[in-house]
Amino acid sequence: MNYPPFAVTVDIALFTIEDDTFKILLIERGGDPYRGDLALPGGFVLPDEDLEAAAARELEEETGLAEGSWHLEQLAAYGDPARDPRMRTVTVAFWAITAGLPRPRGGGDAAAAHLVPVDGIESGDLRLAFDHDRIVGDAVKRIRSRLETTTIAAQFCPPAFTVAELRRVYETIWNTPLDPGNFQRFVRDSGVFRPAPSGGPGALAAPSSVALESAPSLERLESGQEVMRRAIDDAESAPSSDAEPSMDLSGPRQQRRGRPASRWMVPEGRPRLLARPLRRKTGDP
Amino acid sequence: MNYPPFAVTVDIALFTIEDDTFKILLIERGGDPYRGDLALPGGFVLPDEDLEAAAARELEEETGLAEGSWHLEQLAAYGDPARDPRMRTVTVAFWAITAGLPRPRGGGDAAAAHLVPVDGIESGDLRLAFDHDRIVGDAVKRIRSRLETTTIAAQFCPPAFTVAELRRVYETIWNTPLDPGNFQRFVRDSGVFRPAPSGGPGALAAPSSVALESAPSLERLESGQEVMRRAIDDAESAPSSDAEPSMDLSGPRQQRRGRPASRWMVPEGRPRLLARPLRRKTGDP
DNA sequence: GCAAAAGTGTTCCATGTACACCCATGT
DNA sequence: ACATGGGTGTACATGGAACACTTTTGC
Repeated sequence: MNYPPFAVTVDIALFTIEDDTFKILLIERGGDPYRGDLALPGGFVLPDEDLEAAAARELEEETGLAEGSWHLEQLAAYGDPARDPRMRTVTVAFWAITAGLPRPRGGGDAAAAHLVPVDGIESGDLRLAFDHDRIVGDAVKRIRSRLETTTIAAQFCPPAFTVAELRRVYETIWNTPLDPGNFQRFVRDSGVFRPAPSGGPGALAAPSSVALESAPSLERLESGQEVMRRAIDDAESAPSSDAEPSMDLSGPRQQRRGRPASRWMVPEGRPRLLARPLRRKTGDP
Repeated sequence: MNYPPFAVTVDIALFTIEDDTFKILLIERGGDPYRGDLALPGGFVLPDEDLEAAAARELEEETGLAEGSWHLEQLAAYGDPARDPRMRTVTVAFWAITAGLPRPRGGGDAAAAHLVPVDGIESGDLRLAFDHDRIVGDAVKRIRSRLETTTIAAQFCPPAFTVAELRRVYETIWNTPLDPGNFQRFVRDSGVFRPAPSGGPGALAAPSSVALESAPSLERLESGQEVMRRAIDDAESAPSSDAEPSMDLSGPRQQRRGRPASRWMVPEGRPRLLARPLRRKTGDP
């Protein structure tokens, strides 16, 4: 059978929060075209590899993170014939989020990895290689929207987190202040978040029979979220106890004052669908 | 540069409503594998073609519809290495909707085109070729969700439609009864639908300065919806006056009784974002 | 003591929901 | 006339927004 051959790649928009800032991992290109420009990490899909597996592999290679310490979901395919001057490519873009990144991996291919604030790209101040501006823009919109209906915001946090930490994630990504009182209720009453067993993150290896029980209805899952479910199931089988001691979210050292916060978690640390979405203000000036 | 070559295809899930039933266009396969099974229309992306252009081309070839008489949006990419036994393929799936289909085109490639009720596929009674069951399932979920936040439901109707016609679209696709009174208000107050100039569809070539004005904020557009916007802009330049006289939605002949309905339209026939989503009941038993 | 942050209670208002009711037409 | 469906009015419940207030800790 005769067909036009394509190169198929995956590109990953990996987001995290560092210093209360919404950031994305970008790689400085070492070769032409766009030499020296920033681009999304990514690479060719191998002949025997599923798309999501390729994205996970690239993610692991570029970040050194252990598989399962991120949340990964497909965004869309991009196939403008002019998107890569070298050859005809179609890229399948993914977005991913993680709680903390090790200092950008030194040495090797990914020598020039940077965590870059997202707003610089959104404002157009920083131009990326290829059509990656557009991909990042789409990914950011997708994540903002997913915050409304799922618990993925918790994936920006260590496995057990305080209500305020989680609220700061929403505020940072939506760039909107949220009422602490109402947010408190949202976490308490959503039916999805559960109080974490006390004793710090170390105590999380508790019997799973505790935090489990009533899963929210998955009826309204969309395509992308079905991908999510699979991602989660995969992650399920990966060990998480050997992970680094849950890097903190705010660089220098968060000034801890006030009442000591009780910690919360998503059952089994997996993203869930919210029964009722958490609305954000429409305005974003 | 050396890379594993892929075949890249597009597959289109084209939906319409016929006899108050939610249906999808499927093609009976003439060759192996899956000979005789039903499959989504689709084909190879040409070397110089954008993904969406390829989908539009296939759509036109398979249905004979004029470009611009449908709404087309990307769904996702599917690339399981085992999805096609013949070769390594990645397909970029699209979903599309249209108001009416000419009797499935006789003769030629698409000789064996069928309009099939969607529920047969959802229930698993009807299995499709390749991974097309999964694609259709994802597409249906996506459409159901898009009904909540956009005016795409109107794309299942002729350019000018009555409130009841539009309501029946929602009821058919969501499989839920809606309150006629509240739905009336939704159409009247949404700020997106406009009263159609009287005189039937022929009068639609009215000066666009009338129906235009305040577009709803596009801030919350998601990736897929940005694709939508582009699709709409393309359609904009295509003439629509030579289209067939707007096939009616219900086969035999809708029994017209009661007050003559006033007709409504989306400005310029383009899908819009709703300021407030139209919620559907969560239950769907 | 004072500041800062966690967490709770309460009020007010927008929006959705249910349903009664009127209206216009075809038979 | 009356059945049928279009279209309006209205009362009630719900859920979110705003904000006052209490509690607990660090300085």
